[in-house]
Amino acid sequence: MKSPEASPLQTHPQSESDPPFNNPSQSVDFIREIINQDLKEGKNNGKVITRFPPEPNGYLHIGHAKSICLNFGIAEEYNGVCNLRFDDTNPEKEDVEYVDSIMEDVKWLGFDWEDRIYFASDYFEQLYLYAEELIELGKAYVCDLTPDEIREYRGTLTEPGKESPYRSRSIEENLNLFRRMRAGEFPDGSKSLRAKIDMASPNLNMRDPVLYRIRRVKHHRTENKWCIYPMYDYAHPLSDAIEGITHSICTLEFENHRPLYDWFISQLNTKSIPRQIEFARLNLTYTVLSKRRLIELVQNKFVDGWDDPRMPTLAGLRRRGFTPLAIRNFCSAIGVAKSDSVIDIANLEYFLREDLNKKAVRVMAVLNPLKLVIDNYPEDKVEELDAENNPENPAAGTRKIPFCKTLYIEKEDFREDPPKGFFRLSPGKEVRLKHAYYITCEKIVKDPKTGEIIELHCKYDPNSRGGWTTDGRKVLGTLHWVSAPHAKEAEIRLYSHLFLKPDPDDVEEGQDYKSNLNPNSLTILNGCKVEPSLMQAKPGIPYQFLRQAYFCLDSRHSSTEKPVFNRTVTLRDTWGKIEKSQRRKE
RNA sequence: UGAGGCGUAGCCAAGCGGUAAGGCAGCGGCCUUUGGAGCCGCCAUUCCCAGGUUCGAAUCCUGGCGCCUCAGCCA
Repeated sequence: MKSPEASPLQTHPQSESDPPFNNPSQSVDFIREIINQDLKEGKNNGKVITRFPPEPNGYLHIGHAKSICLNFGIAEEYNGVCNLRFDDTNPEKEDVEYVDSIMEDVKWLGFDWEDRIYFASDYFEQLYLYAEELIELGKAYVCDLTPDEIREYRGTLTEPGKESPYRSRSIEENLNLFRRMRAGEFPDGSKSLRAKIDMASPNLNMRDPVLYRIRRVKHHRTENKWCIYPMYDYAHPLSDAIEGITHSICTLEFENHRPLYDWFISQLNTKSIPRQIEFARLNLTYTVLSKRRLIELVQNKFVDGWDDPRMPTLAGLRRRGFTPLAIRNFCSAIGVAKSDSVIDIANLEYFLREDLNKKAVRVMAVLNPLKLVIDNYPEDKVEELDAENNPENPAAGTRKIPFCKTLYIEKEDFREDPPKGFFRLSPGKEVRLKHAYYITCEKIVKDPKTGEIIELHCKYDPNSRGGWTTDGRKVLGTLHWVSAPHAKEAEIRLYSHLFLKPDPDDVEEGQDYKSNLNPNSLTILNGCKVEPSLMQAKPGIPYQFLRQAYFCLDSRHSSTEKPVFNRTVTLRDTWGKIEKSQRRKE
């Protein structure tokens, strides 16, 4: 445990209204450790300023959420701020559609950049001036080598590169050429501005990296103002410095770029000295999390858009019914470190269920209906029974549900020949209808042709109203049901993992991850019977369909006549597990 | 045979010379008008391997091994 003054977590306790910070261990990750040390040494005047720097070339996914939670979370804990900065230095791939979705997703997760929304493109002029400064320092030059030649000159991992023949141009010539590059005097790709560092460096990033390229491409913000665009390695550290970022947190693949990051900061006299820290990106089992692949899934119609509920994008997860708190709790629970890791997706599902359990209204819905008639129940009688909305939260109150002679129950809740341990309905067996009565099955009606069970006849015990008797009778099984004449029809969409294997890259020679796509990741059920209250469902409100799963109204396919529900995540299924292991034994 | 990282349970992850936290998964049990939730218990004599230093090593030293990243005018 660190001393109290070393831990801002303790000097700035979270208020009551803050979501629970799910880190019972109280251990501090290596990034916060570094920040604590910097603070102790009095760096940055005791300030902590971070940034979340997405490139607007795709939708945000759960991996970005880890970074967002880290950057905004750290800012909050240390009483600092976190900027939202779009890293839009490559107009060929970027689009406003993406900046809009990114803003929506960050907000949805519950983070606030206030007025600090920035674009690297806002710094193009300043960045250009810095480049001239570098030229004047003799630290950058205009190079006429083609991309192919640059690659050849760069050398390899084990052999040093060789210097460009243009490396020794005079400062005046470089300045002149660079200005003319900006003025549009040279064709695309014909020249580049390069840093003059060390062609023999063991770190390839230091072998005279390109700073500016010529590209006549319309930028989504600066439009046609520029025909030269800065490279990430150059723009990023300087953008950080311009914003006064103290800790520039990024993923591991940029570790090799840190010497270059520091080089720019030390060559140019920036007023602030940002520090880059790298952590391991998130990987999830049964999931693919690279922009290249996600965009491929969308463009080749393997899924129905960026917000397909099977996608790991924040838009997809939101539509699927995930809550921001579940994602945030997940992100803080998995930790931050430097070892490449793959998180079991069961973790995500755990934190989802944990949150949904507290929030979801319990309702009854029958996915695969089986008609059930209570023979000894009066023909035209309808009762209004009380049902609690959420046993985890009595304040959620109760509602009335209609009950009568004809009901639907779930097909899989009846077995003519029950296996051992099955305590749902079977011939002669008494079970409880949730919130209603005890019933006993007396007769099965089958389709004479197919043998399929199409109707059940039962008797009920009038003394068990509400699902209780006073005689201490033990009724183990409880079934959900819906009144047949009152039930509404709904479409229900069941989702499972998009990929068949924990590691989508686990493929046969010559195949790629797409061969592991799960052909059954979406199952559409029609003719589902739901209780009437569900006709008031709104997207974004979580429901628990009792004994089954959490669901939410689909924001795209629902209509007033026919609601469509997405299965967010199943309930834990202990019986399913038992049955599975029984089957294994046989 | 270059450089930079990383190796602690099935999956994450603490640990910072004093005798292996916590979470997920799994497995038992209790409880239950959701086979849900909740509760209780179990789950690393050992930290990639081999030597060394030390009264004492996951932690320090030496030497191996394994994995990841880098040869875009992408980020």
